[in-house]
Amino acid sequence: MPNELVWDRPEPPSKPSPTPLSRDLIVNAAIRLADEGGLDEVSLRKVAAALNAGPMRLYGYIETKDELLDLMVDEVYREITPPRPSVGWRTGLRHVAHGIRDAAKRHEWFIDLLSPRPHQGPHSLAHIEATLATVQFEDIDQVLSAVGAVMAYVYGAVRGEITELRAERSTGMTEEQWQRASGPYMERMLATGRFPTLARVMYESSDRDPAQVFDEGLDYVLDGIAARHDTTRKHIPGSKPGGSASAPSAPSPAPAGR
Amino acid sequence: MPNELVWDRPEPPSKPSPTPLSRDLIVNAAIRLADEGGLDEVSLRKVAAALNAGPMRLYGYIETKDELLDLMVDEVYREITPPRPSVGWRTGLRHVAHGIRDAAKRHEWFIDLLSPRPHQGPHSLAHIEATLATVQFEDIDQVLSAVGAVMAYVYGAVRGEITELRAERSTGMTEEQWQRASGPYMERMLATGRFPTLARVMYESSDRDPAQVFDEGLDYVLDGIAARHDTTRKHIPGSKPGGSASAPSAPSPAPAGR
DNA sequence: TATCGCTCGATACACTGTATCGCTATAAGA
DNA sequence: TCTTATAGCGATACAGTGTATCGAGCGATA
Repeated sequence: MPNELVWDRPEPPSKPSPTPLSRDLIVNAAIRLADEGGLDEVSLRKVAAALNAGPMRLYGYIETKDELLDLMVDEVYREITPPRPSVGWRTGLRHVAHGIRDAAKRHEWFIDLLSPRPHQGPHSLAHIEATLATVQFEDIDQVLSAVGAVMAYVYGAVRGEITELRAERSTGMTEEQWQRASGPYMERMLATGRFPTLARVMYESSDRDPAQVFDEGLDYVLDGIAARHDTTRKHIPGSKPGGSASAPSAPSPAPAGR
Repeated sequence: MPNELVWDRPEPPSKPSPTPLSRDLIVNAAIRLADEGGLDEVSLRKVAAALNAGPMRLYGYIETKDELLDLMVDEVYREITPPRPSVGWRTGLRHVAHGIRDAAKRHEWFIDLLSPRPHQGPHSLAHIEATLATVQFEDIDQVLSAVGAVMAYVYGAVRGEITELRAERSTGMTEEQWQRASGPYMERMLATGRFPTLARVMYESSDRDPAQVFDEGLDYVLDGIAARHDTTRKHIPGSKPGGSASAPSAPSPAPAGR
């Protein structure tokens, strides 16, 4: 039958791409794609294509796409240097906060993947271990509470920054421009007079350095924690640990410079 | 030809479903689907099917799927009762925090849609207007900073709760069970001894009421704000907004990696 | 009654994640 | 060296997704 076509077979199927391949190669390729074109660019077909492989090949190294995403998250955690254990809780938590924020700025997709699933990868665990270890309150519940609050704030703040950043990019304007010019829609809304405070915010607020705003919010949280759990207060002068406060038997909160 | 099939045409195309349809109907149908089966259940085909309509019909009322998602978010904002303007910033912000948390508990998909895009719907704007209005610091930047920090915390905390809740549901275990039994994986990890603090958290921490934990974290933030901006302090006794208390003008000591 | 316009939705397209399974290139056995 | 078993690869297929296109049918107007 198709014998006559035998001669122009497109290629000897031998070896157009016998690249060895490995989990790390796959994860790194996926990260590169995500960094360049966003999470949408990470499809099994595209990742495979970037490695000169067919889509199904990946399933030899990866169970499902979600697993790939988990691995990407853990890889980012790997690049975040954990706090050294001796630095004291406040410095430690601040370090962690900045580490995550910086990582999220490098990999804008990071924050999108953080939420869906709890991170159980080895580097994630190491990072959270180091984080917890810097907070040496005597009551473990206090530790959890403090770290949890800081992480919640960091997560929300970073998410907000990234969201805003994307919005600016998609409209091609800075946020200030956007708020003042944003289509006729926003102006019409504000012109109704139903949102006076909002209008004041838009027109009167100075657009401050995002990093500074982030730190200010972070300080709120840290101050709040200090006021309740820490005996070696730093930012809030004169306030005493409210009545029921903990006993000062903390092991060694010593600031331990660096 | 197919003339003989004419007799069992599925329907006279006249009017199997001339339901009037409207944006609200569509949005409500989508919300119902999302409440029952999660965001995955919200596809244009399924929403349309729930309204006895073809998928393309929706495009008469909606520009794109993202617009539908925006409308869903705004609809949820509508059910959140805004704070009354007179209540004072602390009560007001706490009210807002609980309002969002409760809404996110009613509609688990809500938090997933909050992030991606800034909310510009009328109810979203009304809600944020009311929120800002309760915080009457003299400096508008202080207002923004305070509200922003609280919202960031709320967002992160709620996201964490929902994530945890889903994880529990998918494994069919409570978090405590999950942490202690979670597959052999977690146990093996903890058994390595590389995560002593984490292990302590898992085994020694009491699993507290989530609402209480949420409030505790919220109080950290509110206390921190009060310490800096409010003259009518409530929770932290004795501390004055003394000039020197303000943010560390020196850009954080940054223990930076190395 | 004839025509216009509009609204509807069937069809199609490009894309997704993944199950199935035949092919092929290699390793083992005789 | 020749044959056979094994394993990995990836073409194909399937059920979805959001949306562009466009022909068909209806109601209202001339």
